[in-house]
Amino acid sequence: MGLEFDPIEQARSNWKQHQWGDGRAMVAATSITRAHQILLAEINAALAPFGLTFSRFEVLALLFFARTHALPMGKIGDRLQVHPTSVTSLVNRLVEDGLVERMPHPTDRRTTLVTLTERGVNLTPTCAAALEAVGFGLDGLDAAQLDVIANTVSSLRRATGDWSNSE
Amino acid sequence: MGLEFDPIEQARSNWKQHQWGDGRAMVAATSITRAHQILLAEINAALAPFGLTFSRFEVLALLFFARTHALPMGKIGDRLQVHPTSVTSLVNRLVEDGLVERMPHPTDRRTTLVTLTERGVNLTPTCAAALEAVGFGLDGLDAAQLDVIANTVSSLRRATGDWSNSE
DNA sequence: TCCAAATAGTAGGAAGTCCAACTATTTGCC
DNA sequence: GGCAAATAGTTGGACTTCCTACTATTTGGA
Repeated sequence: MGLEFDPIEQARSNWKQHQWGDGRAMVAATSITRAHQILLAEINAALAPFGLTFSRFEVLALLFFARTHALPMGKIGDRLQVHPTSVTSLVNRLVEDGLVERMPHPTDRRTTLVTLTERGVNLTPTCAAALEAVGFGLDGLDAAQLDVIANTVSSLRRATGDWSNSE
Repeated sequence: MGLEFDPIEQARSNWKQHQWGDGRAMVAATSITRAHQILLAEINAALAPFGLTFSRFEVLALLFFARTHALPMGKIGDRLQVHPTSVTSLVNRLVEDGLVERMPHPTDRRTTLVTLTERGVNLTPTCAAALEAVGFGLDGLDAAQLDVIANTVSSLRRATGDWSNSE
């Protein structure tokens, strides 16, 4: 691409010039958007050889961490903080790929349990290693910077009442 | 949602316990993903009354800043750092809504110029004000934290060769 | 007991993102 | 001049995400 300047700084300058504000929040929001975009591209590239995406890997990892390698659909949505319908479509795809299975819940017939298959159990740590190998797309940052991100976002999440501390 | 703990810290703990790494990069990547998700929801809620989304607003703002309120499709993609096909679909939608128009480039017949309509010119600053009013979904953070985000992401972007400094 | 309300999950649809492939036009070098 | 290569956009498809609406099941209070 043919950019010789930083488009975000450019935007800040324009934002100020038109007196729409100091541009601080705009730049921060735009930065997060861009960071997300960069990360997703690198992470998904690292997972592509395994036929996975980041979202689908997150489901696998969550199941891997569960004692019996199984969780109800709803719990997956809660922990990953995505909409129930997103869980449905992710699980659909993982089932197609033979990495998880849907099973009835033993006592609650409303509930569907998602279980890792053997293939799923084997594949998950491999993918985790692949992600660590590319530093989750964040190789350009040092440990302190990674922690700063985690802490700042943690503030934001607490302020938004992310995991009902407040409720 | 029924979470009494921080799902990200939970993930870090699991990640370490299974010796997949220290979890630093994973937590940072997950945090950025979550921050993006929170922001997008708040920003889009603020823009919904105007029938806009953040992506489409970004196109309008970019055009507003341009001298003649017009830019070629490609330039929009470069500055917003999105794929040409994304520009096509965003502009399609903005044309439907009567906020921009496609015009032929005076000298290069390959190029399409996108121009703000009068409605577009009027709507854009209103939306900018609406976004400032909700602090771009970042009201939970103070000025220093906003700058920390901008600076850290800037490091990341520089490391990735975002705006061809290097090339 | 029994029926309303809450809970669990899915279907269909809209939005944004990307990629690969394709058309049209312009550039640039032989 | 002319043809290959680069550039500009679009189309069609895959993916994730959300929302609204719907079915099935369970809970809980009258």
